[in-house]
Amino acid sequence: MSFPSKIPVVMGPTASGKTALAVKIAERFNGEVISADSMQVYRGLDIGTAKPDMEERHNIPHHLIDILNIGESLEVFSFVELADQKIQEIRSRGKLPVIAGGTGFYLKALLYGLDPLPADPKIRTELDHQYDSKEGHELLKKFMAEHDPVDLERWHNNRRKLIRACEVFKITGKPITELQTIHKPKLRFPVVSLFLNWDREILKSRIRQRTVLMIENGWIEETKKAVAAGLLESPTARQAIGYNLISQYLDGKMDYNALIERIATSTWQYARRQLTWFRGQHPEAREVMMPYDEELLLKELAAEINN
RNA sequence: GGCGGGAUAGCUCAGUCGGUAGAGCAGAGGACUGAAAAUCCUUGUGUCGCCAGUUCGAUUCUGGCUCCUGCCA
Repeated sequence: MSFPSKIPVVMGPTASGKTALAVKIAERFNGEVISADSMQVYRGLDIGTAKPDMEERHNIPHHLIDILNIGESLEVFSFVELADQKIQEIRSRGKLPVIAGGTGFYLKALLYGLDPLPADPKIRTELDHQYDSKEGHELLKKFMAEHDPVDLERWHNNRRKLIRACEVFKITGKPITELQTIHKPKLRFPVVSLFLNWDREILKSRIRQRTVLMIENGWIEETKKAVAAGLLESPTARQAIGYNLISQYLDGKMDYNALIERIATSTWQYARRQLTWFRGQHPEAREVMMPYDEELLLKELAAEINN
């Protein structure tokens, strides 16, 4: 087999079958999977984040899964560094990296890169506290209105954007809009990028069915453990869909049907945001309407990867 | 059976001292350069339960009916 030049990338909304396809690709092309998923990085969040099962992980090495404790966080920038590293490692073993995931921001940053703007967690934390008080909030807005009105206008009331813009300005003395230079993104390395899509109603029902299945497979027990480990107080992991709702259910705040309903609803809302992202941010990706003949897809890939 | 309360957007409800109505949630569309399963933006015409009366005009007042619901029997 000739040395593959393009890296397969599998993206798509939650419950679209990315994991299964990535494993198939890895099996066929002597590969290893790199996960681009902001929640599968956490140890202890297994069922609820739909991690690949033990068999899949036994057959094919998976990377960037189970690398953090509940209380830790990972930033995009660090994700890209780690993923780059993994790509090198896998290639040096003569194997093919297969990237798969649903975290659009991670995928885009990995494929297209980020401007190397500075960051300072300490400053950011201070700004974050400041934002919480009414006067501080007004002050931040005034500050940015003065130094980068374009950016302020662009992001309306987006807390994160305002804080990051302030952070960058405090460090560099320059507006973030001026420092951002990647406007027409170019791929950092050649890829064969697939965007798995489904008919909307079918995806909805897949999400619903999977929600029930995950609960039946022990998601509630998993939540109890994660909560005991501090999930609800964690900075990032707490944002994973479902866990919060399950803990409310355990507190008697809703019944079983309401729980299923609410998890399925927020999962669908998440899927919609993902769809918007992939449509708008990944011009390199080829849309594959599912279900799609797997053997055919693998054959197509074989051709694409090598030229 | 008696006495109340209710019937308004897919759901939960607000409101109109009579001039045909609005929030939250859901739904839809979009954004996204260091928390992204996050964060943010845009988007609300529905026989205001049915029938009749009063009125220039009723979803709003009056009467009747239907259906929910609470208490008492």
